[in-house]
Amino acid sequence: MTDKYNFHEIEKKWPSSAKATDDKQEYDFRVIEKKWQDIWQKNKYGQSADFDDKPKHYHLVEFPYPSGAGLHVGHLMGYGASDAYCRMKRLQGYNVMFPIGWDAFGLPTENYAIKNKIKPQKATADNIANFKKQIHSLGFSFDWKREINTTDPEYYHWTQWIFLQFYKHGIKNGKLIEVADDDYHTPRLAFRAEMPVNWCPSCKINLANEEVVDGKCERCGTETEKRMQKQWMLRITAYADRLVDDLETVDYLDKIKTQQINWIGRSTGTNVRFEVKGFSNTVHDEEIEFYTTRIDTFFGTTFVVVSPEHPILEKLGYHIQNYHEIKEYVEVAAKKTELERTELQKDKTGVKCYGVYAVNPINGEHIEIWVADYVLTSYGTGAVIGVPAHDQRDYEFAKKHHIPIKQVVSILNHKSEILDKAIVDYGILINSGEFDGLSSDEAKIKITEKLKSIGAGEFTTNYKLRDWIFSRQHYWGEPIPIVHCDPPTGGCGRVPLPDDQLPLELPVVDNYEPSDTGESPLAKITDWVVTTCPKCGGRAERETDTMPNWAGSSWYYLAYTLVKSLKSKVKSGSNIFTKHAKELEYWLDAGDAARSSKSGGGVDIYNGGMEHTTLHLLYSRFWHKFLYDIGVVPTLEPYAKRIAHGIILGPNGRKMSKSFGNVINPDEIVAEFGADTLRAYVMFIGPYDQESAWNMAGVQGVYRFLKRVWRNQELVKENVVDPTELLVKLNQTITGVTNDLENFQMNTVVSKLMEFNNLVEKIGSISTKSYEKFILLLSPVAPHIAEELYESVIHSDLTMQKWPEPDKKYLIFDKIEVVIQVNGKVRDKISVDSAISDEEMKKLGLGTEKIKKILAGNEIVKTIVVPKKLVNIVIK
RNA sequence: GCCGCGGUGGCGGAAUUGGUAUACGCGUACGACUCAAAAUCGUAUUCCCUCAAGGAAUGUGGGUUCGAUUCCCACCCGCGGCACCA
Repeated sequence: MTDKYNFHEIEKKWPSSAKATDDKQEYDFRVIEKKWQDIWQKNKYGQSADFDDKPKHYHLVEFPYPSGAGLHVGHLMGYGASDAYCRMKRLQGYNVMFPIGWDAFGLPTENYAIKNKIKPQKATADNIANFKKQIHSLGFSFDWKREINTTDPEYYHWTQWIFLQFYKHGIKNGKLIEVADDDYHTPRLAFRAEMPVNWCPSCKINLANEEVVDGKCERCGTETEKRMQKQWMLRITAYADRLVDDLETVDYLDKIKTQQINWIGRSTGTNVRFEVKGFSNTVHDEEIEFYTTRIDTFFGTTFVVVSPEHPILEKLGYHIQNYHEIKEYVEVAAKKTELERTELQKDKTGVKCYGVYAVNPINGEHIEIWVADYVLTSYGTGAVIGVPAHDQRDYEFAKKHHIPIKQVVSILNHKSEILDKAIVDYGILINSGEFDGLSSDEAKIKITEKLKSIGAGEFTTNYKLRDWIFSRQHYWGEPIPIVHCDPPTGGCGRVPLPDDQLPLELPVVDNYEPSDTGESPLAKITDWVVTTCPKCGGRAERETDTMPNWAGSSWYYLAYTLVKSLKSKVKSGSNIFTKHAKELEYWLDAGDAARSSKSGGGVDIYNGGMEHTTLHLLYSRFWHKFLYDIGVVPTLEPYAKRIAHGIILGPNGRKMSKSFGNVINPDEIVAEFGADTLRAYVMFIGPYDQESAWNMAGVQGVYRFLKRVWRNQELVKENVVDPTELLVKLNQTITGVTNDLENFQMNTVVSKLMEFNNLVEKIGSISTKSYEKFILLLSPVAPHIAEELYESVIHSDLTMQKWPEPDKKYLIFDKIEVVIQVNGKVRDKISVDSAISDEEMKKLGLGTEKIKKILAGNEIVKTIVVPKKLVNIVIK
């Protein structure tokens, strides 16, 4: 058995006749598609105007990273559906902006450049050229006038500008304020910190927490190491509450909202402080703070645990009798990788601190203090109270180390379903002094209030979300526009570059190799690094770290509306955002309907993959909210609606990958079957938001469908009167296709078109008028063939037409079919007048031959009539 | 462990304010065209039953209902997210 997919088997099934033929009657997609792609390009189809009488629709797809591998079929899932949607919207009379650009900074390009000794700028340009060619060959109607590239200095000028805004703003008393250059106390939103960073020894890069999965580098799978390093950070945690709460104002798939909520991981609980005492009476004024979500179990505390990194240990020092042992344990813990300390560790190791104890503030009990590495420094206060009776981990720890277990909440019998669910899950307090008899929920409030009254605790909110490590030690990213002016020359400290020195361009280099020391390749370019301080004019050095590739993509949806000014200089002291406030207001406001409801506004629809929900989507929401706070964007949220598409697996049902040999190259499918077939197939492949496996036979099926559509132009007759059956189906198809497109139910869009085409074949003719509507419905998913047929049969330009509206006349029927059931089983069907009364239905239902036969000799218990639908006769 | 989503023919999948289950596509079988094949067209195709009649079936077992793929309870399986998060 091997995972390799046998490609010869697929090839055998590909038709050898799917080649251009001399016969002009044949469906020759090669000629047709080239023709229309050129026409669309020439006519600038897809280009949108800023401001228009028409209603606007801003439709965003994730801009691609221009890799060397080119466009893959996954891109088609997103771009194909969105292109179809936009084509419909244009026909419906919308001013549609459907832009595209290049998210071109990033490690693969840098690695490629190192390996092949070419400049990343050159590699990027080459890859973009290839992507453009591919996109052109698929007939996507992007607005090329708005093309952007994150690696253009004109673009990253503003990425740097936004970074400097983060640097220049901070939080004081819970409010966002401008921070003076010499203010070293107010926490800035962009700040430097000595951080334990996730170092990937293979990529030679520090990763954000979000980029570490199971202790491994998300990109290459190498186990990461913890290192201490000075890093630029963005204070995303200051926005945690709003990032959770404002999800209520946006229309995202529920699972996306859930993922973001889980990721931010907000929990409310209680902080409680214990005084620390030593048996020798020499310990004074020391305390440990704990965080718990279960303060209702507080009286069950039989021990407390601090993390190995907790500062209290050093403070207590040799007041702890076995301090040597503790230090040893701390050292061992430090050597463990993240993986060993979390995933793999089942055994709860720990050491008791002898000679010291903690005092429970609520009842004065003396509590033993332990150090254990199952407690993490990075969450809460880095210390937990141990309540073994009501926490699985505490229980395991207590069992292993023979610590007493004390039950303080009686779990109620689960059968008493009448009780409130919260009480069933928790219980009623016992052995808890004055709090006995309270429910867990009540006790949480009362106990915290009590702690507050004695100054030992209060309610607190905690988040799993950490601040965003924003530095990368790489070449191919935006330089961080900060200068370090250190003594002896000046000593101005960190100095942001003034606006007129932006953009700070990447220097041209010969060597992009990162170093093992973790320094950026830029650090080696002395000419560039050494500069003058913008403040004092003395010698200073540039920051050599660059930004992560999430930076440029955090505001690109704004850039599309600002392209006019990306190329031209903006007056010093101003910025492109305020300069183009009108454009931003026009494109980002989600429309009147949204404005009147509780909406955060933003891009009308944002379509992309599920893999970006906790990184890109969260980061860009954070940036947007910050930009809103400093008054440069008009909406609270960047994206009013977010949808996501599933991934396409290889023909063997596994993730497409070179090593499995199951990668489908869109260029090959286009060459063999054409862009329309490929696009329609990808829409037809399965439910839009689920994963689906590629299937060559399915491609064939769609190809056959288009060939039949092509052939059926012969059935179009100018003077024929369509039978009612066809008109009914046509109008049902108009309704169905419109609804399905609106809801991104792409697979049924295609099947409904197939159904209609099948009926046309069965009837053998179709009027020009009906045919025209069908072709319009087809045009979003197969635009080239639709244009060609429209031109040759209707003699007009499809893109100038209007999207068809259903004629209600054909959706209401004279005759309807009524189902007759006996005991819930279908026994007969009758065709009746649609104005039929319930009484008549009952009479007719009881009277048919078949039913009479079944009813003979049986007693009718009752008869149920569903108006205009069915009759159910219950017998015996 | 917690949270979320799903399980329908030989296969991918339609259809849920409870009312004709299996649309559409693939595959398969037979037939037409052809010297022949491919392509194309026609017919059939959930299963059981020779046909008809009939019966059974939407992961499993219960329940509510005249009627359940749809609602409720329990369970099994698969997928995704979070996870020594206190």
